[in-house]
Amino acid sequence: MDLKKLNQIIKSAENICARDGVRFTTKRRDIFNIVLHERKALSAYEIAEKLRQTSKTSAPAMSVYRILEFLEQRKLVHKIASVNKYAICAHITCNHEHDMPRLAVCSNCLKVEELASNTPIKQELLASLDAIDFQLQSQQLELIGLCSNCRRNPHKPKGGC
Amino acid sequence: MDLKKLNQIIKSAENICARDGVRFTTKRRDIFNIVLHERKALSAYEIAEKLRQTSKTSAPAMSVYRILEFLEQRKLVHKIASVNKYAICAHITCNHEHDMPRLAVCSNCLKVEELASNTPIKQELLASLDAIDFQLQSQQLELIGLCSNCRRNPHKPKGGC
DNA sequence: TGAGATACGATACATCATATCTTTTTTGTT
DNA sequence: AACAAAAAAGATATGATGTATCGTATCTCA
Repeated sequence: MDLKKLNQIIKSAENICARDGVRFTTKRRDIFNIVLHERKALSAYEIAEKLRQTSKTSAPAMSVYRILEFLEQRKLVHKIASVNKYAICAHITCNHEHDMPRLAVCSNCLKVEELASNTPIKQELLASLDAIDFQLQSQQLELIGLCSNCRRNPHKPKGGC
Repeated sequence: MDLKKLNQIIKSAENICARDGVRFTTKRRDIFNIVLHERKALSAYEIAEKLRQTSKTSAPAMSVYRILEFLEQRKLVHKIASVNKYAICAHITCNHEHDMPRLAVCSNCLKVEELASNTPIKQELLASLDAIDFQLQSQQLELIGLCSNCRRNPHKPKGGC
């Protein structure tokens, strides 16, 4: 990703926090940056480890979880519940409305790709859910599978792409 | 669920195992029955506990996980990855083909309802995934939210419905 | 400037999952 | 029936993930 785009994203994150009247602290920014620069999903503990390695500060698991929850609430990162890991939201700088994001997650290398497809699946699901009086909380569809890379080189270790 | 239906399900499970040339052992049957009679999703450890309580036999966590994996491979139970729990598959006795099952999972009481809706979401998702050369493994959509009961009585403890 | 709110740290513990090796049970063959 | 191979289950240990609780630091704003 080019630098201009990255700066836009950071700026958007700042604006979103300002809008909500919450602080985009150094630690939150550090963790946001770690997730932003990874193409694959990271666990909270992996993020804690990266933080220690890359920023001379550190944070206990508890804090990392708190900060990830903070970022998730503002839709700055996705929590990918199926694999208990976190990835950047690809649409931070978008202004238009989205249907449910669809996250294709490679079960081998954990690379996350957010599908562009935007046909209104949500409408149809909500109709079915209404019929049983169920209130949807999850805001995304998680699609687990194998990316093209891992399919061709099936013996690479986990997290390897 | 009426007794006749339950017997049909057990019979189907037996047939599926026979078809695959694998054994539907007592322990597998016991665990299958536990999942079958629960309306909510159970963790492996909860299943181990129920087994000890209800059947005078018992199984260590390792065995429970193995058996759940066995049942999942034959689509007798769903593994609900988002919450690390297991629930019965509502379509064991069906003969017709299904699109991707949609599981509405209550984040409060963990009740699982499998939506009847069968419009071909899968086709559309597969098309998008093909475009990025991604091979889907997950065979279900997990929809997390609040069931009608928990929405009306929001203070019930977890697992309470 | 100092009280309340927000953010973060420390500790302990609960929960979820698997690696590895051993023992038991079943199955098929002689 | 006896036995070897395969399948299933047990035992033990440990790793990975997630949260409860309480204490401390930092920011904000009247």
